[in-house]
Amino acid sequence: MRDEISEHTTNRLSLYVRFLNELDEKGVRTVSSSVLAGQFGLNAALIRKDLAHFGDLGVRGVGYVVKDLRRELQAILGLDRKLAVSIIGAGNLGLALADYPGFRREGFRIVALFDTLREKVGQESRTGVRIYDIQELREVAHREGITIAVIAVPAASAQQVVSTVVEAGIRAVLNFSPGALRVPPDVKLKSVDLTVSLESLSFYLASVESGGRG
Amino acid sequence: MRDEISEHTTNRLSLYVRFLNELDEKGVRTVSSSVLAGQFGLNAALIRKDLAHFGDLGVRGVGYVVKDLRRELQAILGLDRKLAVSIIGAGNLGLALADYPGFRREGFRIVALFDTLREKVGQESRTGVRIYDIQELREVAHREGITIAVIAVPAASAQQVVSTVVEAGIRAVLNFSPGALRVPPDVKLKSVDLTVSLESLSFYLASVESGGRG
DNA sequence: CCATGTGAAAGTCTTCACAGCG
DNA sequence: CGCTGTGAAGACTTTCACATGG
Repeated sequence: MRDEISEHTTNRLSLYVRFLNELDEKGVRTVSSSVLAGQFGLNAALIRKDLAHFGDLGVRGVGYVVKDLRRELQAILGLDRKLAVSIIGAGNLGLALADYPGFRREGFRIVALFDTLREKVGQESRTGVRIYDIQELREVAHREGITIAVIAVPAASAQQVVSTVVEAGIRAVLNFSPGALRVPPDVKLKSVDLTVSLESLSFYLASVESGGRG
Repeated sequence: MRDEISEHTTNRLSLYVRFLNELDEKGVRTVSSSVLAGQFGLNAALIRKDLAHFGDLGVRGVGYVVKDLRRELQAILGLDRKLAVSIIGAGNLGLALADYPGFRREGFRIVALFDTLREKVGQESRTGVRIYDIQELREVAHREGITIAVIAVPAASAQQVVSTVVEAGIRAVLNFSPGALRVPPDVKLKSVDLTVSLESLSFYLASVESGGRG
């Protein structure tokens, strides 16, 4: 893990892990870079480059041993530790994310929701994730060992919330609010902008109509 | 709109529009590329390049006229038409997306939810989006002029669902299911992989610990 | 022989630096 | 003068092509 790994690469590693899980369940023993490439519509050399960052994971003439590669990538991605995650904002989106089965399946533990509304605090999501007052964030985060926060609050309060999260000692934030957020350089902020995603489709449709392509 | 516009560029255009809306509300008349750059942590030249794709939108020595640039970008992104959107999958995530205020605010109309479960069909989301049987997709899509579908179903049914969507004549798809989906070349598929996003944070935390950076 | 690992080439995106124009 | 628009340079990412080794 010497040189700098790009986010493009790490995102693809996640995809590889998921597919390796499937292969392992099916009892497949080895897989080649070209099979992986076919699965994801990528170039085989790119996949080998991605994996070669982490040492000689493959076997020449054979490919990659599914179980070994899977274990290796899980360790690299830190998925061998059941990270504790909290969701800030118990609105529709926050509640949906708290109960999203994909997070659990990949080894995350959603341990708490936070909100400011009195009538929500003390309640639970459908799958039983408890809603705390945001003021309890620091304490609960410490107690539960929360290392990742997911922000699902309205744009107007997002900056305030992210600051609270950072003050509570959380260094990794997944943000679903629109708009720019500022975090210290030692905090990793990843934003998913739902509106931008939809608008890129709108652009595609507009440009198809006007004769471009998109 | 001659040469090919990259998705990086169109994604940023969405951000610019949102900020221009704010500026316009505040009564700001003009804005320079360096102010925009500061807002988003980007390089000013990049912003000028993004905008220059679409003609000479700026005024030398002055900057960009907020109202004009906003209108121009909205037209480019196709946001001047209130596109009709449907959500496939009335689970937690689908319902949350159907009621997500950000979509409406940016000019989209969420006109229908679709599901296969009898007990859901005929119900409505909190804000009153009706749930139809997926079998009605073609008819409702045609009647309501739906041009964008959002996929929020479990991974196992996603490929089947996306095929149904394409058969109904919808050419733009926003996918929230994990895993690779195949669509014809004239269909634009944009995927948001929630698990990959969380895992990139996990990688960051793991690499910080092991002395790298991430 | 076969598939990996990897320099070199190609392609893409961003930044620099400055000419051009209101 | 100030800020846009842009050619050229630089940085980053992907693909090619092949040497390497089980």
